[in-house]
Amino acid sequence: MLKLQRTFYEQPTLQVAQQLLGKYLVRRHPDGLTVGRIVETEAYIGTEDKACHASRGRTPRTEVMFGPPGYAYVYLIYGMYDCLNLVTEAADYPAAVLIRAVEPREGIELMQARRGIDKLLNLTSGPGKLCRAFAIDRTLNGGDLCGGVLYVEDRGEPSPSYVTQPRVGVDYADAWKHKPWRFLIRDSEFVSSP
DNA sequence: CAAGAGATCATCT
DNA sequence: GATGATCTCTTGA
Repeated sequence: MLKLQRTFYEQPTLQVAQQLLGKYLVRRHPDGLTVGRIVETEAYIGTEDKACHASRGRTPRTEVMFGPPGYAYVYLIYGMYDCLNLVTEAADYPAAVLIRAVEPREGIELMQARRGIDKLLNLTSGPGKLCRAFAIDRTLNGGDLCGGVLYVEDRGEPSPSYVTQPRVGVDYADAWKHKPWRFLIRDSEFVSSP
């Protein structure tokens, strides 16, 4: 039960994205604790990467990504869903890892109530779904991942075997859309569908 | 089961 | 004024 420290997030983003697999996302909230095993991530790296929000420069929204590692970047997509990213690499280098799916482990009833569904396989298998299940929204944007509200734990699980794929939903990103920067635990049933 | 549409709004042009 | 790092529901085979 070791909380990941800032030095973990300071590593190269692809390494962080891969090493987050099999770690545990923990959310402490007045309504209760929710925990999920991370099974799918995506890396967004630098101003060159056209799929990365930071490719359009330093703006109020992307400011967090340009900041120091170990903070949350939470943004609203399609006017209705929040997406959780963990900021990586040194300050002034914009990069982050999107948490795309987790396997529900603790606080499952709370997640089911927040999502309005029972089926475990559909509870947190997508970036928007898991944010809703974990009550993660933009009020957590810029929040410290080394604090007590939202963080990742290493529970001593050996590094799972994984596969890589092109990232989802970034067809507009020219050459970068082909980068195999999506990481999934091999054979996990809890990943997002495509 | 696959495909398509609609929901809905902060952000940047 | 256009556009998403998405999800759910409906339709039809």
